[in-house]
Amino acid sequence: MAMSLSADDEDYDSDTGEQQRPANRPKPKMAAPATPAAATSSASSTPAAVKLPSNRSSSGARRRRTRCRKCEACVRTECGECHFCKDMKKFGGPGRMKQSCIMRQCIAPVLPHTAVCVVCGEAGKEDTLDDEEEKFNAMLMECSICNEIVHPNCLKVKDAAGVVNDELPNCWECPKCNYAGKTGKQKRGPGFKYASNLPGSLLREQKASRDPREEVDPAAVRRKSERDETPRLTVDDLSTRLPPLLTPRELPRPRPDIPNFLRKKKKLFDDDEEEEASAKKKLKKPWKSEDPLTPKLAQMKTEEEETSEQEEEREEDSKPPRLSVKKETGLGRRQQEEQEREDEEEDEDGGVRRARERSPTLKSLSASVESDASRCSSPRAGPSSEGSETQERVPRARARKTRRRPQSQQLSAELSKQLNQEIRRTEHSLANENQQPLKSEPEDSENEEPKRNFRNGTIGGDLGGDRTHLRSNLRAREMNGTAWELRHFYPAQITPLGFNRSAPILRPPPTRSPPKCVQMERHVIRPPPICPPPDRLPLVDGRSHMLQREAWLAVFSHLSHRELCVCMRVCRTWNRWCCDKRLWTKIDLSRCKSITPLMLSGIIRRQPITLDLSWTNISKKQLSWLINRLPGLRVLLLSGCSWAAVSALCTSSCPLLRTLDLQWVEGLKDPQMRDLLSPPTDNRPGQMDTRSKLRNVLELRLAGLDVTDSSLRLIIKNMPLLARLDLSYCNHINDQSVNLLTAAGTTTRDSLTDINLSVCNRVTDQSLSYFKRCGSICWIDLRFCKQVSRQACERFIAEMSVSVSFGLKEDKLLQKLC
DNA sequence: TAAAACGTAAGT
DNA sequence: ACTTACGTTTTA
Repeated sequence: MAMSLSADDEDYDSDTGEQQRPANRPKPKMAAPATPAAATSSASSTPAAVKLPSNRSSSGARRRRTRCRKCEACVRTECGECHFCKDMKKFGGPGRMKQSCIMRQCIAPVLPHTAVCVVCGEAGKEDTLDDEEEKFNAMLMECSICNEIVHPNCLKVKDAAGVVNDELPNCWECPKCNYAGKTGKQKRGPGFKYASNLPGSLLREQKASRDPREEVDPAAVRRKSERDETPRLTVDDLSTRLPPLLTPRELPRPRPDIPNFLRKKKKLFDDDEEEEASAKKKLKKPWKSEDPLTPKLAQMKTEEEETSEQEEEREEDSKPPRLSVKKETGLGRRQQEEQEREDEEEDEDGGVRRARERSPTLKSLSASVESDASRCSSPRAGPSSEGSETQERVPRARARKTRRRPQSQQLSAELSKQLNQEIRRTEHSLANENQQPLKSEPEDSENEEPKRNFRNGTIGGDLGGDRTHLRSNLRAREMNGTAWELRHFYPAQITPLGFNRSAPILRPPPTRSPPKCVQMERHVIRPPPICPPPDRLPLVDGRSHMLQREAWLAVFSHLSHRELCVCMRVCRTWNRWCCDKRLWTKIDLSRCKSITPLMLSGIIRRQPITLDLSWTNISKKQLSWLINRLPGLRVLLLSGCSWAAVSALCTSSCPLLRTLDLQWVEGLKDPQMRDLLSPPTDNRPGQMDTRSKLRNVLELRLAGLDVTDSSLRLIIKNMPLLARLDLSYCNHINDQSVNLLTAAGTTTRDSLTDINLSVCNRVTDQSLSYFKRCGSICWIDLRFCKQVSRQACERFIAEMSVSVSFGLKEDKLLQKLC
């Protein structure tokens, strides 16, 4: 935070334009190395006439990369709030920084269209081919060391392996450089712009921290990299075919450089990696020892195994006291976070692992299935897969092309950190704007909070069940009288109304605050893999299982989310299949007291259409982070959350949201509704969308809120498609409100199909006459409205019968009969 | 060394 | 011809 609010946080809005240019800043002076000639000489393809940094004397100029225009970041709109947006002229800034919006920084920058092969002068030709290997050989690959762009097919060097970099599309260390032992850039491949000079770079923190363990948690690093699946080529392809020009890394050939090379790579990771590895070796793994694939697995671990290993490690020395005891020892803050995070991981994964251990079926299945890990499309990132000692010791005849993920953790962390920083910044400014102190997210106290003493289970699993943890904690809750009353008078079980209502239970105590940056950045979310998951399940004997993926998915569709999580641990292929978003259209985390970073990343990976976060302690930061990464989200259930969290909707873009459940959101009154519904008022030059972010909402649930007609006016104005409106338990709603909703000229008059006014005690018979004006109304719930009489309902039915026939489904519950 | 600035490549 | 923003240099 400190750094984000330093110099780079200056307020561009107050700038008058040029005043910021330092007086001594020389104006033009042609400092950039690339010449126009280099830029335009696409046909000549090697813009060698370009000045290069001294340390790259042997290299050619690098092609500037450009947006992929497909990744999540690329398809976003500018946030208008980040440092770089504020610099843009369109947002009123001076336009000097010329950087893309933080939220839009491409995750997989591609070679420009003008790029051509240095050998044959032609562009990439992979589109014309089907075979993955041919594709690879026909695509343009840019060497991150010498910058040459070639078709692998056009290379003459037959004797060396190219090292594909997963971090960037079309990027590798070409066979020439690899063979020559060049180590390339230590920092990052070409085109990666999350440089250390940008605010929030993790590199800075790394340098600052002394404890190597604090630098980058290797476990986290591995998991993160494993989660991301952006490879261009599946190793499945690579392993089964022999690219003509790429020879196995382990072929005997003079490569004195390799150890050095690898050491260098390894250095990028944590020093305690080896330590950890050796610690792992000591641990017994009962289920694994029976596994015929053990040697292979030992070489390339699956995500699941690593989790298990970490877990076992932990379980050995620090199992039972999962409470705050260890927190109160001399652990530093960062370490505490580490541990908390690890514990979260255990919470999430441990259950599944244990399930797997218990399940003989799954165990045998996992044994019969060939370990995808050895040919998985997402390399096991981190040192264990980096080809350090392991790779050299164990020949891998099948890997023709070595895949490498240099610094992926750093890169991802940087990106994520940036995002988080921006989220924080936005939050900060919002907190000020709204005069709504975000008390529920105390930045400083969150780490001191006692550890949670319950297990979360898995994403989408049966998480909601454990109510015993719901302690009544009214302390931090300034409940408004009405809501409080109702919450107690109509707990779930005795609520007279069936309603799609989350039980008005006590909000879980505010426990864990939002993940800190450091926590979040460990779970970087990447766009879905470019290559589709394999269609068939590879078996140990090299053949494929006869059932196709779709058939498996049909089977998986019958499983619960918990069971799916178990299946995901069987093998890489299943892992990918089980993440199919068709299996996760609805993710229910309601009443899950604490939302952890892992859950967040799990949600993103599954891209649900419906997300139920009701009665959770999700924070604003988390929610904001989520929404911005769930472009397909249609249904968002936030009942019982705090306004502090829900206010994330004010700044996040969710134009496709169809259903929004805000029942019993604490602190959500008229002013907050205004913030939520109003279109951006910022009229700075540029294209600000003047429509409400919630303009496409069809269903809005506001039960139990102290909202008045002023909110209704905004709803009418900004939700032209609103069909279902739940205003039950809203004590300020009265006949006039209904009048507003059904007045001539309003869109709701025609769009409303369902209205719930149950337990609205100020609504009277008069409202029924207003509803006669509604053209589409099908469902009017006036149950428990003291001032509504049954007679009036019958009168309504009688009067409407000329055009539409209504019936009384229950007392004062009117339903259109079809 | 981080952040700002800027030339100009790349796209439209 | 114009906008965007990459990747580098310059500045603080």
